Amino acid sequence: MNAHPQAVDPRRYDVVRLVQELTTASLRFTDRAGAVRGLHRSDLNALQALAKARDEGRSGLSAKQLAEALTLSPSATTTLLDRLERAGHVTRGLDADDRRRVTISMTESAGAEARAMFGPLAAAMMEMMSGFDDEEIEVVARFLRAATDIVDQMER
Amino acid sequence: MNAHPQAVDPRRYDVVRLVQELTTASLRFTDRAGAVRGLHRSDLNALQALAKARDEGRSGLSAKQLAEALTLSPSATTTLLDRLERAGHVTRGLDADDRRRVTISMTESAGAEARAMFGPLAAAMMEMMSGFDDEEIEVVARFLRAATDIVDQMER
DNA sequence: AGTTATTCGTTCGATGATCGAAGGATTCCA
DNA sequence: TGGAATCCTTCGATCATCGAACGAATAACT
Repeated sequence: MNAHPQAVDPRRYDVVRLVQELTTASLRFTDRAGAVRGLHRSDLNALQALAKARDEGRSGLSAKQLAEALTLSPSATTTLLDRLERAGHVTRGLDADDRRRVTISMTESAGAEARAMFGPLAAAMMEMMSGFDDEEIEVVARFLRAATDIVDQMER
Repeated sequence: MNAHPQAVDPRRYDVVRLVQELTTASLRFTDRAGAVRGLHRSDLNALQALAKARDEGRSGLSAKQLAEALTLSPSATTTLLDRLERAGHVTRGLDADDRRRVTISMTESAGAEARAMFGPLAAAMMEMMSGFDDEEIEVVARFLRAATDIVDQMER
């Protein structure tokens, strides 16, 4: 049921495909940019999670939190942290409150790598957006927020 | 040089972050949906490349084309095709023109899997877009095309 | 307080995706 | 026709990830 309540608007369906193309293009870009620096997907995901945590005010994440954010097993997370620590992108600190926990923090070098990877892309996007007026940008932002919400909700 | 030609417009910078959030959310969703079906990223990428080829009229891709699309070594591609063939999602055919080539085609079961994975997401997106009028959808489409172009160009 | 249960991170052995090198088959070119 | 290039596969090795088990630290229960 509910298969074809009415004919699908082709323009809107195009947008669905465009979203998919954007995400796969971004995926390819990220993989490539990371590979050049010896970082694979999980490493990038971890750094991004740490960066997000930092931007939201938290000083660092525990290994467990990271494992959950990455949907990674505890043992895999240990290996990943060994890797990132060896590369100098992350430090392991002891949690004062709970001494079972290990607090993970990004180093400055990780931030520099991130900027080197994504800075040019962000700059190009900013320039591209000069072709949109403020009202249009607002529409785009509204769409992106709504689309992200939907994808996130499908996730559970 | 060229660090701050002028102050960055915060609204536009927000959009950059929103794009990133959308892509990472989509990535998580895809990984999860695939894992449930025993498909990992490379398998999904391969099926998507095949679907795209089919939608563009090409009957199938050669193993080499697939390897390039996935940035995968020839040997890894062989293994991947073994896997997909064993799962019944793909068939290997001989190319009539060049008998070195192996022509890869999606099976009907692969299409069914794809619909099961992405159909509900697409439906939710379509419904979400009813909150946008035609003119706004056109703006969004223009933005998505431009953003994808940029990401693709950064890729080289 | 003391004992038990839970949580956290790590280590260990195993699995599997991917890689590079080498090889057989086919096609291109001179 | 013969040599070079292309295509896919096989083989051995590497590395990320997993599950199970462990020691340390905390929480819960009595």
